[in-house]
Amino acid sequence: MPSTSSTAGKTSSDGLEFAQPIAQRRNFPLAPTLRDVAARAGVHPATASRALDPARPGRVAPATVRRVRAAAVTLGYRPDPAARSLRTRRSGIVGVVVPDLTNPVVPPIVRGIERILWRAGLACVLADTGEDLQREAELIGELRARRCEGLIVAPAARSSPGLDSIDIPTVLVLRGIDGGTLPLVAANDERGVRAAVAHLRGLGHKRIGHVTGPPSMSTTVRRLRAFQALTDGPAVLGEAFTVDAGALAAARLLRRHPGTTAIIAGCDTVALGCYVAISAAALRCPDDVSVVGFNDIPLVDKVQPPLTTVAVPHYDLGQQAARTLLARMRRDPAGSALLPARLVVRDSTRAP
Amino acid sequence: MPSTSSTAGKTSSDGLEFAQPIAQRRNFPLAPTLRDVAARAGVHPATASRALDPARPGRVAPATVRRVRAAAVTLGYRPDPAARSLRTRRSGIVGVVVPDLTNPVVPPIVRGIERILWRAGLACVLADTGEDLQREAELIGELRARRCEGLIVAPAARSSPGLDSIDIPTVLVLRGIDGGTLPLVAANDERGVRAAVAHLRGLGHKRIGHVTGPPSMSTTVRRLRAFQALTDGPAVLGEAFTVDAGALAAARLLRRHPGTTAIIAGCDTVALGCYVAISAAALRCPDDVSVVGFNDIPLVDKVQPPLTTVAVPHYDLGQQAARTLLARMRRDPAGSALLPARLVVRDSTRAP
DNA sequence: TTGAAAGCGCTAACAA
DNA sequence: TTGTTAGCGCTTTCAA
Repeated sequence: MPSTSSTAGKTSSDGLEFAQPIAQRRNFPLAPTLRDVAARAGVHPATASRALDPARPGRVAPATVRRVRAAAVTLGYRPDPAARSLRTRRSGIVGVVVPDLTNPVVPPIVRGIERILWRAGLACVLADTGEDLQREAELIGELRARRCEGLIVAPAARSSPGLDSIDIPTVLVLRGIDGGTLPLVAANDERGVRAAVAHLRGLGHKRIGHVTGPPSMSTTVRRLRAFQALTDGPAVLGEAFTVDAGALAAARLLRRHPGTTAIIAGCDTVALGCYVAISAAALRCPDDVSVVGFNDIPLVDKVQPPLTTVAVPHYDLGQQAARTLLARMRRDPAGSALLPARLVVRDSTRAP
Repeated sequence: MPSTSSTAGKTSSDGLEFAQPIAQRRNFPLAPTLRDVAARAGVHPATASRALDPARPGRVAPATVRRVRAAAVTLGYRPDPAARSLRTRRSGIVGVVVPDLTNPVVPPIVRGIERILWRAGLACVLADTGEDLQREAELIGELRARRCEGLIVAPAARSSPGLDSIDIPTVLVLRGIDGGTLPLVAANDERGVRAAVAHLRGLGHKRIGHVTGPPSMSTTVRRLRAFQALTDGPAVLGEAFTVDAGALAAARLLRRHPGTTAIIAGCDTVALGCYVAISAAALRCPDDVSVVGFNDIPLVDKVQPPLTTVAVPHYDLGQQAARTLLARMRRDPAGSALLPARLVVRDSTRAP
C-alpha cells in the first residue's frame, strides 16, 4: 500500500521517520519559529512563549526557562513581529512625520526621537511631507493604516487637516497647530526673543525691527507676539524660512524704517537674508545694522560675520517629544513642554 | 427557560436577533475587518479579499468588485498589516541605516530614499548608528528581526561586521565596504577629484595638496587614490570629517610643504578646517592658498570666502539607492552606480 | 508548572 | 465567479 500524504508520528514505507507533526512543515531554513525552539527544549510552544516573556517572569520553572533560553539562542530565534503583532494588537512602530528633512533644524530632532524610541523597543517610520499639508494628511493616513502605536509630528502649518481627528497618541514637536489639544514640545520662543531684545538693548539699540518667517507657522506667530509684547518696533512678514525671502522682507524693512539699527530674524536663514539686504542697501553688519538669528544651525558660526543667534536645543526637543509620546502611550498624563532657548553671542551684533 | 450564551442565528427570548455568527464578535468600534466589509457587501471574506487586491484584477465579477469597494470605503476599511504580513511573509518595511543624521550629507539621501520607497508602498524604518560599528551591527540585527524586506545602509566604516553575512537584499549608499559584493550607490569621486585638479591646474597651480578624512571611510580612500593617480602632491590624513580635524591636518600639510598653493579637502567641513589653518599660518584664502571642498553642503556658499567644491548629488544618491534596492527585491539584476559629481566654482580658488 | 486549544485578520489552494 | 477550508506564528485563556 503506497504511503499517502503524511500521517503524524508514523513510519513510512521507506523506513524514514516522519518527524513532521500533523501539517507539513516549512520545507526549508527560514527563520526558526517558537515551535522549533519548543521542540528543541522539549516543551510545548506555549511554555516556550511564557519562558521567553521577559515582562512577566516566574510563571515557568527556572530549569525550563534555561532550557528554552538555550534553545532560542542556539537557533538564533527571533519572534515574528507580524504574528506577535496580530495577537497582541501592538505594531511596535511609531510614525515620525517631518516637513522637510533637509531643513537643518529637523535632523537633530529626528535623531533625538529615534534614540529614545529605539531604546523603548519601538521602530520609527519616517515620513517627509515636503511642507505639503495634503501630503501630510495622506502620510498620516498611511501611518494609521499601518497601525502605528503613536505619532510624532512636526506639522507643515498651523492648521493641519491630517491632525484634525487623529485617534492615536500624538505629540507635536517644533511647531504647534491652532486650537488643538495635542501636546507640543518646542522651544521657549518668548524667552528667546526676550533674550535677543535684552542683548540688543544692552548694546544700546533703540530701533529694533523684526523680520519673520511665514505666518502660517506657529513659530513665526509666537516669536512675533513676543517681539510685539516687548517693543513697538516694526515687523515685516517673510514669505518663507529662506535666505531669499529673508532678503526681500529685510529690504522692505530697511526701506520703510531707515533708522533701524538692529534686526531680529525669524530664523537663521532669514538672518542670512538680512545680511544680503543690508549689503544691498550699502550698509554693513554689524557696523550699521546688527542681526540676531534663531535656531543656531550648523555653519552660522562660520559665515561672515559669525551670527549671533538664539540657539534652540533641537536634539533635546526630539528626545522630549519621544518621552512625552511614550507617556501618552502609557496613558500617563503628559502635556506640552517649552525647552529653554539661549542666546549665543557672536559678531553680528554690536553697539549702534 | 433562561436564554443561555449565544447560539448562532437564533432569536433570543427578548426578541433581539443575534446577528453574531458562531464566535462572539469584538465588543466595539475597533478598525473594521475584512469580515465587516464582506458582510456589508454580502460576499465571503475571501471574495472581498480578491476584490480589493489591485495587483491581480479580473478574478471577481465587476459588479461584486464595486459592491465590495463601496463597502470598504464607507467603513473606512484598511487591511491589517500584521495579518497580511503574517500571511504573505512580507513586512512592507525596509530599514534605512545611517551613520549620523546630523551629518549634512545624510538628510538629502534619506529623503530621496524615503520618497521612492513610499511611492512603492514601503515604509522606511530609520536607524542612526552614531558612527558606531557595534551599534550598527545591533541595529541591523534589530531590523532583520523585524523582518525588513530590504536594507539600505550608509556604513560607519569600510569594514562593517553587521554586514558580513547579511541575508536580505541590501544596498550600500554613500560609503562602500571592503571586499563585499553588495551594490554601492555613490558619487563618482574619481571624476570629482579630476575636475578639482583640472580646475586648479587651469588656474596655474603646480603644488596641490590633499587633506583627507579618516582612512576608515571608503570615500577617503577613493578620493585619495584618485588624487595620487593624478598628482604627486602631498596628502595628509585627517582624523575625522570635522573642522577641527581638517584644521589640524591642514596645518601639518602647510608646515611640511610650505610651497603648497592649493588644497583639495576630503569634504566641506575639512575644507573649512583648511581655512582655519591657513589663517593660523598668517596666510589668506584664496590669495595665498586655494581650497576646494567636497559635497557642497548647505551654507558653504555663504562662508568667507564662498567655497569652491565638488557637488555631490546626495538626493539622487538616495533615490538611486532606493531604486536599486527595489530591483534587488524583485531579483532583478542591479549593480553599483556612480553618479556624476560636478565642480562648483566659487571664491576659494584663484590663480596662485 | 505545563499542556491543550483557540483565534488574532488575512490570503492561497482547492472545490463547487 | 464564488465559497470553503486551512493556516501563517504567536499569545492567552482554560484545564490538568
